[in-house]
Amino acid sequence: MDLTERKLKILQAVIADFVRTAEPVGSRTISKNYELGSPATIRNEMSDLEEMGYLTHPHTSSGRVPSEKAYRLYVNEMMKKRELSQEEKDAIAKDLYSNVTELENLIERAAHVLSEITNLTAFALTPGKEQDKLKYINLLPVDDYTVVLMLVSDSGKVSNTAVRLKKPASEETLRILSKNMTYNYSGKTLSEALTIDIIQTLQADAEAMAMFENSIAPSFIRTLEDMLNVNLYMDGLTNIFALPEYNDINKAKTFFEMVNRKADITQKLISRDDGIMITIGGENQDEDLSDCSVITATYHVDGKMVGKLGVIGPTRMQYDEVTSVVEYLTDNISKAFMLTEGDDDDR
Amino acid sequence: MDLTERKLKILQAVIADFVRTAEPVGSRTISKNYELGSPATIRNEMSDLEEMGYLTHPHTSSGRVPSEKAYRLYVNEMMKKRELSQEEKDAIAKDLYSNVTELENLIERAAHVLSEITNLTAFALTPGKEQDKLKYINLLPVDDYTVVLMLVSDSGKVSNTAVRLKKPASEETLRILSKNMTYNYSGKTLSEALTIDIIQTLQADAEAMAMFENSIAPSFIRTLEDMLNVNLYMDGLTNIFALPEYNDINKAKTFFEMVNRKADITQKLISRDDGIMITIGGENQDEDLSDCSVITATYHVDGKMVGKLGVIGPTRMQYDEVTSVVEYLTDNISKAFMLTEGDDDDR
DNA sequence: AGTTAGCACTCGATGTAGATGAGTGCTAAC
DNA sequence: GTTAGCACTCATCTACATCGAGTGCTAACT
Repeated sequence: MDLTERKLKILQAVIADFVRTAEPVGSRTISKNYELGSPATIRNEMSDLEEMGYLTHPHTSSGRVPSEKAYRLYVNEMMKKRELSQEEKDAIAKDLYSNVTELENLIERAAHVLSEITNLTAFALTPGKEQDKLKYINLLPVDDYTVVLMLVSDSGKVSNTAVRLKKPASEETLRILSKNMTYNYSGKTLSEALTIDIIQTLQADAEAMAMFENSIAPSFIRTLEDMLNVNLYMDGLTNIFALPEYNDINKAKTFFEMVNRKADITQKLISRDDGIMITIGGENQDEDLSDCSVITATYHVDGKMVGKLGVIGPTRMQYDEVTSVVEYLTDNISKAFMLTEGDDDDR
Repeated sequence: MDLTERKLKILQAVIADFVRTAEPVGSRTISKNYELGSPATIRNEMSDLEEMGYLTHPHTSSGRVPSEKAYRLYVNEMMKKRELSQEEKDAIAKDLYSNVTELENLIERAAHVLSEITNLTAFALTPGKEQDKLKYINLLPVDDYTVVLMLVSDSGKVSNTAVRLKKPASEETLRILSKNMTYNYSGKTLSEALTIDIIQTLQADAEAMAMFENSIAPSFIRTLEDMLNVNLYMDGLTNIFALPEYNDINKAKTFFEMVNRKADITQKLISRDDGIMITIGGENQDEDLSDCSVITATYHVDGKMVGKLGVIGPTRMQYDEVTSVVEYLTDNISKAFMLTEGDDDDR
């Protein structure tokens, strides 16, 4: 079976309607609002589209809902970039630069503006020091329950953190872990390091693995973030309460619990590709994100990747608008960085 | 009518039951579980208690619910401090000090532990530099839409922030505002300054007032917080989803919106009295807090007030337990500060 | 005089049955 | 290939009966 012109139009119509109303879309509605044939025809086509996996059916006698596959098709093939009008751009820019004094502040503000425009939850990651690389990692025993975690970077930056252990660790375990961590992380940029999953490489030594997971990992991530000088801002968290998909208190709860794990989010954001990136529902690795879509964009300094900006919302979102706004904002931020370069190292 | 011994016991029983179950308490329940007389007797007493304002009646045929007045009486007169057992103390202390490396971290950790134990939302305010006082405040015009807000403290600390205005301001207005702010704030400690409501004193000049409110105030508060080095941590936000009083999605929404206004919360916390302080429902000034209770405690260095720790939850909370835990935690933090004094100025 | 048993009454919660209507799938005619 | 027509499905709404936890009041008891 083929995706004929008409099927595409119908699919697009269903998506448009569903994104607007959050209600399953029936054949009559489409027939009335678009010149695509009678309800019966539309029904036949919809039935085909369902067979092909683009639509689903909450129950026998209800309208159709787009599947993730449909959104993916829409984003890849059908969505045309929504150009922001000059007024919109001006309004955004005005909003973005009001009350902004330093760049850190601009990033925070961008998350705010983004959440206000999209009515979704927005986040922004401040620029990290990209160039520096990890050199080695060492765990030094202090007493039975305390070790010092030491990170050294190529540029000579050293960070020490004392870590309290849950169980005493043998020197042997510490040695294995130090060696393993150095092996896995050295030569990586600080932000790359955040994206590595070391657990697997430790399978061999259960004790070292347990220790890493329970005691070392949180301090390690925190220290890396600190060396990176990375900061995560979120805004518009309560926007989700306006969305019908979160009328269920449990959904809302899961969402907030997910969003509260800031370390996870930072890590996930950093590991996303450069440029505008859209992940839909199950394409997100995280279980808790499986009925959300995430759109992120990267802003740059000197052509290097440095920070991220994005939104998280239900799969039913205005992909075109959100994409445009996210892009416009990152462009603006990149521009702002260019203008003020050189005078942002004094805090 | 008098609060007889039995009335008190019944009231206490109603409170205890309601705190546990969140359901209105009937006379039979009390009669069965406590040796206080037959259901009929209890009913008579309850009726009296209702007349006196200690109990209310959601509807004719339901059990009784304690009023705020009842909680206040309970907290003031009936509550006996719940001594934590040594095991509990040890568990808390162990939890508190795990993964803690610097004091900033300890405060964050305290909020975490507190929220875990109480199953409520906890917050903690890091220590502010108490001693320093504001000396003068100046607003310097840069261009039509930009002014520089300058704060100078007694100790010579200076903070500048550029502020973008919504409307151009005349030099006259700036002069009035600078003078007024200096008049109101100079001589105050930084934290005192946060508690002052200057708006009233500006009634005379509508333009200055509007400018302050719309443009200056946010930067001003931010700068003060920065000079104070104050940081607000919150934890256990999602705990409220487990409480029946927040099954209503709108209640949950209001709660999160309130809690997200961090600047407000910081300000409110700083202005609370020293020592353990309990405010119940309507006793909280804030509209959005009117069906919450807030318990805070202060931790000290050198006997000076420096930081706050507390929880926020429904008026139906375990006042005795929460109070004990909050107190134990602040004691611990104060102690920790004493031990490490002198080596906490290197970040 | 205080306590208690008894009883009518209230009112939210729960359950059931029918009506409604939006929507489908299928068949047959166009 | 398109469309009208119709039987069927199923969530949602309404009305109504039932249940039961709880009260208030009265009268009897101690």
